[in-house]
Amino acid sequence: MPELPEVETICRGLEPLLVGRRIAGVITRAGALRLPIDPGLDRALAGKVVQRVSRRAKYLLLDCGEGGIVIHLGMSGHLQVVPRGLAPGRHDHVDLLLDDGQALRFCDPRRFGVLLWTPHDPRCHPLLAALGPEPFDLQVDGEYLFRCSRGRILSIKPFIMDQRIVVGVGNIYASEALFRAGIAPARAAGQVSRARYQRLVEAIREVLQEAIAAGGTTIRDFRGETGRPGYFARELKVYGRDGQPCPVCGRPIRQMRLGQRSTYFCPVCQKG
DNA sequence: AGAGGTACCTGGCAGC
DNA sequence: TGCTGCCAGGTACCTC
Repeated sequence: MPELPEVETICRGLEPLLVGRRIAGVITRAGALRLPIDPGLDRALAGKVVQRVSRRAKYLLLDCGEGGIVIHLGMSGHLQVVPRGLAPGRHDHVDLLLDDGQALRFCDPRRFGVLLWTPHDPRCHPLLAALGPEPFDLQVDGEYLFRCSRGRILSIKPFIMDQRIVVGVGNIYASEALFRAGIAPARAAGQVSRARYQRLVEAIREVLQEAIAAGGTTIRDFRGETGRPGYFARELKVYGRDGQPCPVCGRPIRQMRLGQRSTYFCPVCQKG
């Protein structure tokens, strides 16, 4: 489900609800998500105070001073703050009980998500070690992507979705950014010019920023920390619009598969 | 090393 | 109605 803007939306929403809250206990209802849930989670977390809520790539990090929690929402994960006693649904796998009568509830129907305790700074967790820079980092510019891509025959769409190159760009925003930059998604990454990479970096930042401002994209089930949907879906120019007219030239948007992922593009506007 | 495929898991929907 | 097959916002691991 979530790409960078959705995780950022949840991060900003959770921050005021969690910072300063003491964790009174943990209820675990599933043994494993994508990775096993530590059976000692309750012991590790009880009494800890959430000091900081932050995001790195598509990971949400709860820093508790001595240790912290690393969360990834996978494809279908939700985090909501609910009243402690609210009856859990079938896929509500973990509740972090808070000292104010609420609970942070992790729901993930497909169980591709991750929720881990680490006794160290969550930013130093091995899961985060190989991640590339954030798309808003100054080091990510046209020159950077141009250099990373030399010699690569991989299509540019999976290339910019590679979290080792740059983080946060998932399947929706990859199609959208390539459309805005006028680059055909199947183009070999190594054959795209420096100038087009510059446009692409600008397009990635633009689309991510606009999506954050809209509270993320709800296609089928994304919800923020209060259950509110994101409103960026109406701004999508190509994603999910197979057969509909291109908003620029009017010719039909086409769909193809790249790296087993649905990809949407305008064959007229996207060339280089 | 890089590219491409598969696996993880459940739910929703189209088509028969 | 009920079955089958395909699709879904992600990532890790396998093989070639």
